[in-house]
Amino acid sequence: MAGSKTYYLTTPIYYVNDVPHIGHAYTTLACDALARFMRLDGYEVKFLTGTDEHGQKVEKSAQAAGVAPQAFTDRVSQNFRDLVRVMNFSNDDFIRTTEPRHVEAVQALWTRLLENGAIYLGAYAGWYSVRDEAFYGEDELTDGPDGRKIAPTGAECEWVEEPSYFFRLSAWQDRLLAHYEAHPDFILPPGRRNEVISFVKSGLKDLSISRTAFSWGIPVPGDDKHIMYVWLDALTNYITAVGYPNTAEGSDYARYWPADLHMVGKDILRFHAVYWPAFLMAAGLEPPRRVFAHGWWTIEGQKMSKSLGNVIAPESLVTTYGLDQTRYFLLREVAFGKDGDFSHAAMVQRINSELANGYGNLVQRSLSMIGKNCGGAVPEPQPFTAADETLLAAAHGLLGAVRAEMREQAFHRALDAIWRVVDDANRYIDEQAPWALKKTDPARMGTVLYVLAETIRHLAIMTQPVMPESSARILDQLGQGADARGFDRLGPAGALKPGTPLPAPQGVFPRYVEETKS
RNA sequence: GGCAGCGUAGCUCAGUGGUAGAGCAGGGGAAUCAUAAUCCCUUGGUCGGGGGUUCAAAUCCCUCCGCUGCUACCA
Repeated sequence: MAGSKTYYLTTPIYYVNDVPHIGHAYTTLACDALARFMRLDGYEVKFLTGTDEHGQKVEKSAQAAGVAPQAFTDRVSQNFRDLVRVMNFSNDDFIRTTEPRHVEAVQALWTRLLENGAIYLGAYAGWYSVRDEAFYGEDELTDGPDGRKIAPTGAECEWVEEPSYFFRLSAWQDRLLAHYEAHPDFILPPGRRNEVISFVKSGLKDLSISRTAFSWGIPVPGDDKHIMYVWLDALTNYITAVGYPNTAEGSDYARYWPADLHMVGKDILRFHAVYWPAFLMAAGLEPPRRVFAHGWWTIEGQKMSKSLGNVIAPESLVTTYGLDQTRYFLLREVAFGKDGDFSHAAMVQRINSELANGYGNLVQRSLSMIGKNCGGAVPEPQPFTAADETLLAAAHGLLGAVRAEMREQAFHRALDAIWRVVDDANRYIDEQAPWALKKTDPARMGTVLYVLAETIRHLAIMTQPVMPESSARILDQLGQGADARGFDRLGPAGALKPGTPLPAPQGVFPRYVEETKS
């Protein structure tokens, strides 16, 4: 409904020269889980991802491939659109920086910055590495053979001097610090916030925001020898997607901006937490509400790298372990924000212990008893006992607990809270022993099974953001249609109706069994 | 080098002044509805070393050792 509460969140736009790997999948997955959560919680959500397609590296790669840059990016950006399907992401838009709407937005922003006196023409000179797309300071370089300068990354550098437009970043130091001070949750986690603050306090230099050495980019309005520096181009995507420069009342911009969350990897935090808010403020626009920098994955204890050959493609995880299993593991295994390690053993542990034995088996043992002993329909409960009320209260309390964790992007703690109720329910079954009640007190058995079904209903509704498909299958088995799965159905008001026929239960989370060598 | 942070049970970590905790792993037992899943009990740490403040320190201060992050334009 119009005028309802909105939530706008974004992933970085991914550089098309990269092949999608677990890191990309992770960033977007975190946003996806949050987007799904907010939708279920009644928000009008806009969830944006996309690809960053300009820059010298892309231009060179296209040349090497013997195709025009646009044709090249059309091809490689498809890898990231495919990732959306592989991981079951629910983004509402997929932006590409080569789209006309983006060119228009970036040029409009540039013009606005120029009008506001935030941009001036100067000259940039320094040692430049084409491979790294970066300038290096004299002190960072080492001498290579035949007197060439070598960057710390091992790339060769050349001396480049070119006219360049500059953004007056130096003018924004105090206002940025004031903004961090006034909005303690603008940068998360707190450790990263401190790093950004100390960086800004150490002094800001003006930023070179145009290039003349290559042409694959968005032309500077009125001076098309220049193209815009990749970060000004890339960051602007976040307002392109809400229709900038149309900021009129009733526009998407008016509805969704400022963004509630920019999710980023820790390596690009500075661009989002320093440059981007400065660009926006200089243009008279509001900065985003939050930038969250998450950590990196190592693989079996080792840094992920092409040379080690241990880069993990999301498809291979999904094929090996299952889609929802992969989604669950990535969000459960590490404290969101910290670095984590991906290992086969840890993955199997989580799948078997928490999904198959904990959650899946709870559902299976409960529903199969209902199937066999209650005529395949939701049983009629008698008045609840204290034990029943305790378990139901835990289930009813989940939304509040999980919502608090999701607000801080603490996905691991949100899942932990849900699993405490899974464990409560497994304890409850053993204590109530409905298989014994079957002979002594069938009516009481029905009540116990009703309480279990109702608890499972809450669990399945709550696990939808992280495991959409599996949760849907559980809700199917509880006879809960698509209109009965929002958070507004949690609590007694949405409780299962006795007599509702239920389909025969089927296992949702199979155990992971190692293939034995033959 | 500078600034910041971390070092707690075999593993991953929570705990920031008042009798050392969780999950997993290990050991013992119960149950048999269920994906041989579940439940109960339990072994295990001089909280990196040393010094100090305090009636009391994993928790505050100093110092040493080890590790990590940031220090300008790479998810």
